[in-house]
Amino acid sequence: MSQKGAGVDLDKSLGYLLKEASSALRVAMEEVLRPLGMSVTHYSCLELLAQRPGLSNSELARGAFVTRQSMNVLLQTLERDGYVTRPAAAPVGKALPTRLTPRGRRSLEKATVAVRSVEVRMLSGMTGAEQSRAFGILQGMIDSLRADEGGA
Amino acid sequence: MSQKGAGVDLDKSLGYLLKEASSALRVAMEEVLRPLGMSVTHYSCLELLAQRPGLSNSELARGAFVTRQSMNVLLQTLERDGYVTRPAAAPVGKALPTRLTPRGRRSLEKATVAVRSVEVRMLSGMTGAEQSRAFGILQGMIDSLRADEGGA
DNA sequence: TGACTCATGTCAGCATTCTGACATACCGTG
DNA sequence: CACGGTATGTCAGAATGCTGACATGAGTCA
Repeated sequence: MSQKGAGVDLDKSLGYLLKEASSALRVAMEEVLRPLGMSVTHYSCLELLAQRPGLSNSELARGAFVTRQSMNVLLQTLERDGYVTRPAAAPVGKALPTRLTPRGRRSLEKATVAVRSVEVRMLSGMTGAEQSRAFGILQGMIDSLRADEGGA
Repeated sequence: MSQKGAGVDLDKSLGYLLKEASSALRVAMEEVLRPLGMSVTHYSCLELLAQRPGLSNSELARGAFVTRQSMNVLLQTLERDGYVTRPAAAPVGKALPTRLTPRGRRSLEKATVAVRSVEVRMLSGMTGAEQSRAFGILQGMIDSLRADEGGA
């Protein structure tokens, strides 16, 4: 148990372990994205747009787990730098469907390779069956946490 | 991105799911800590000190997954408000061992109850065996992610 | 002993994200 | 049609965390 020099002998709870795993993933992603001049949220936004073109600012925010205000700031930068485009006026309602530009797509391609290598490293040493179990376990945690949260 | 899942509607990668789970946990914790006027980092710091009294600022920072600069700001606030104490001079080296005050301990007790309820909710629906598997899986991910990161 | 390396605490500046607030646009019900 | 409820985009201010930098103390090694 007590291996880390800095550390904590405390018997870790699953909550702490989840936070630690997420932190390790974030650090690893930042490390490979930094040379590309891209942050994790930056990459998440582009990846979401590649998979589901036309997402609105609010939808992107929910997908990247930030507020729509934060995503709006990011989108303004991405639009200014030519990675995404948004129509000047909303075709319906107030939502502005966002799309990747060719430049955004090219930028994303490099980032995807880098991020995929991190995920491969994270899953190294796990069998396919373990990955499936991990999927089910994490999804179950999410569902339980959000169970009475919205309705409370 | 779709991989060989066990039949799940897997548009999500395990990395994304990990981020989603961590986000859900953070949101749930913030929700129950807000009435106590406490942030997640705030609580983490107190909890670490309860389990390992005398941790230094840098050690607390690593345990809470923030920089030592950020933890320093928090510690100054906690010290000013009487939740923790630090000696004016370092007994050895530069590290200042931090300890909870009785007030800090009382504040932590309420928070611990609240946070534990969140963790219980997160683990509801999981068997003991599944929790053990989750523990092993998350620890494995952390180890793999940090494998060549620190050494490279 | 002196030089080097490493860890720590701390200050300053910057970046990112959040909370609060407002106006607008759709949709349901009456 | 009018009304409330919900969702969206956006602006402004504040909180939080991070990077860069510096000085100090301890350990290592020649």
